[in-house]
Amino acid sequence: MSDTNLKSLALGTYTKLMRAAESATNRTSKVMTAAGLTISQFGVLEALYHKGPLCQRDIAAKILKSTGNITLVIDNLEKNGLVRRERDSEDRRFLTVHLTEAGTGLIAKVFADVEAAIVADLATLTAEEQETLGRLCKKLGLKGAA
Amino acid sequence: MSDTNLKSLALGTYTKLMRAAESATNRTSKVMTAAGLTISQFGVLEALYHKGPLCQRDIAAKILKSTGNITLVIDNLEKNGLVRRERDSEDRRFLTVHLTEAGTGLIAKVFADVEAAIVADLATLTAEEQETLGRLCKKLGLKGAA
DNA sequence: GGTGATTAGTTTAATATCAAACGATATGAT
DNA sequence: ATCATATCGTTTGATATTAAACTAATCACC
Repeated sequence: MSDTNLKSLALGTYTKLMRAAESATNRTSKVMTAAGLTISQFGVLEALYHKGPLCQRDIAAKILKSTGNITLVIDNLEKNGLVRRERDSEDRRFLTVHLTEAGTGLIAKVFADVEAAIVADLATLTAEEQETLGRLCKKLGLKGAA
Repeated sequence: MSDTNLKSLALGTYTKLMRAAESATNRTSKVMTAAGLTISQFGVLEALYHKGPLCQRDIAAKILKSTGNITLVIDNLEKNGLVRRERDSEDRRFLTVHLTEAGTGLIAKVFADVEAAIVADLATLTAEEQETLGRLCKKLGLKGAA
């Protein structure tokens, strides 16, 4: 294949990948905003829901955002009564973030809805196609980790 | 396949798709920020570069952002001397946005660099794999258009 | 024990982003 | 001609996001 064709193939593939990711994101984020959560807020609640109480640094690492950003997101979640901060008595630099009862109830429901949206979305592809897509995406994504 | 397995396959595929898109975005956005452009600014310049002068509404539609957002992005591009606004004499509601000479020079260079980054990135996959990935992504993305 | 480096979290300044309200302009129906 | 409606762009208020400067607390090493 010529360089020109390789280039246009790569650019086309990239565009399609981006569009697919964007359209999938659109559908899941609709579920989140319908529940009054931003994408980041959902990410924080989901991390706490599946990993238990975490300090802000760990939350930032989990959802790939800066610690400064997490400060604000937790502020807003705290205002809405979904999480609470607790100063660690061992090492007073740490704030451990806990889900409140309201937070647990909300994320349980919204997470299930988001999962359902994803499953419905991916149902466009057969199981075999999903496996292939996953394998190729993984190969591509791995490069980023390096 | 059981419902449980279908679900975990779909969720895993979704995660991999998101990670691949994110890692590809990270690499292209590095090129843009290195040139002093935000992703949105790049999007606006690229639209003008390939489509010629456009009104703000069309730019918003092209890069899938709100018109309110475009107002700010154009403000910043104008401050940096990369674009200029021109009031349409036919219909004075419209502002046509033009690339300046500096803007044209910058986007030509940055666009080429971004393309090169994408091509390098996608080179992780063979031509056949790229075609398969593109086909599956397109199938998935199309659902969003509906 | 004290000092220097490190770490956790906050704050600040800049940009992004949307939805909704708004102002100016144009169009259409009567 | 006039008034209602629609359209383009701006503004506003809220949240997101980062990088960088900063504070508070801890740790490591001598």
